[in-house]
Amino acid sequence: MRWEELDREPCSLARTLSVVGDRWTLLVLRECFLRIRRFEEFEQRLGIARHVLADRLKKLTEAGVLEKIPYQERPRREEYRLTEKGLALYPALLALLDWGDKYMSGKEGPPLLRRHKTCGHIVHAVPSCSECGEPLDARAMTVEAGPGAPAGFVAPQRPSKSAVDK
Amino acid sequence: MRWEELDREPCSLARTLSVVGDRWTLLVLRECFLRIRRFEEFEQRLGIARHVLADRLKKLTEAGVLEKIPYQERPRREEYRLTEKGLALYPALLALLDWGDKYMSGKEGPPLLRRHKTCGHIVHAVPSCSECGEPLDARAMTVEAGPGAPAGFVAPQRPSKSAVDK
DNA sequence: ACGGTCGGTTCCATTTTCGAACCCTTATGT
DNA sequence: ACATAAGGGTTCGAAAATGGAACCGACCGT
Repeated sequence: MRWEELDREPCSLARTLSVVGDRWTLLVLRECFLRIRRFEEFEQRLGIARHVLADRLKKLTEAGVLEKIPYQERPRREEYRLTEKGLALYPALLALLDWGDKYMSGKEGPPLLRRHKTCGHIVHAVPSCSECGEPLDARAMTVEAGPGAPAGFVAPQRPSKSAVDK
Repeated sequence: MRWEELDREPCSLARTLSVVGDRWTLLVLRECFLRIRRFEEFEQRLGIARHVLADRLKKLTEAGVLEKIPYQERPRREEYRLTEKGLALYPALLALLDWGDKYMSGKEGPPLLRRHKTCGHIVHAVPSCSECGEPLDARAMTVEAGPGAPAGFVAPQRPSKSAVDK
């Protein structure tokens, strides 16, 4: 499989990875969620090679995850901001973050904690059903072909035990 | 930043990416969630170079995400299975999947849909607060230093508007 | 005119990745 | 006994991605 073909695979995970499935890209997006917007800031905070950064920002912009907004003319300067499409990656970042907190923190615990303003507790995210609100896990779902399924596409072999997309 | 140092960064996202932040790794994990367990199966389904697959399986095993379980002796054959740590990546995969369904499907819609057995609806995952159950979004959380924060570590500059970890 | 800032691009050396071929162990067929 | 096959890799050279550093161009302040 070539990486340029990844966005045409009939798999939403593969298509997502064609945009963010790169070593640097998710770290760039982390900075975006921390309100970092300018080339130099990204460079300094990440220690990324400049042309790699330029390439990632361009690709994220082309993908519609970021947009270039001018913040001054003469000299023209632009900054990169998350679009709605980019902001929608927040649940994914949060899920990765929570996993790291739980499994990759040393014995001393996670470096940062998030406190929910509404309830006041230190919290993590639980995936819940968009319709009934119950917590979701793989075994509680079945998979079926969607409208974008290729002709003759069959759902994965053991749908009763897994709900991860192909 | 070197990639070998990523797992020692004081950032749970970076630490997570040190394990799964690789082009192939998440696709390998997708197959794992589809109950694919054997070297040849991964190879055929993914079209990945054999030594890259061997490397990823080894790293995932060393990271404790997969474990090698013998399924026959003489000749000894082993398969790769998700550990509890690996299964815990399900919410992250699901979040990426939902994003792809929403933003990367063409006009024809997502290739596969997931139906919740409990409520019968086609669903997607919503991140909810582990304590109060309310849907979570970035603005509803504040960030504070955790027990694993380095000495002198300060929470990101604009905690009131973002809750993504550093 | 000189130096500095921001946002890049260019060049080259080093790493990774790809694709194909090869290897080892244990079966199985004839 | 010998060839062949399956599973799970390793080895090789070529191609692509990355890292580091230098350079560029528009503009600013002094």
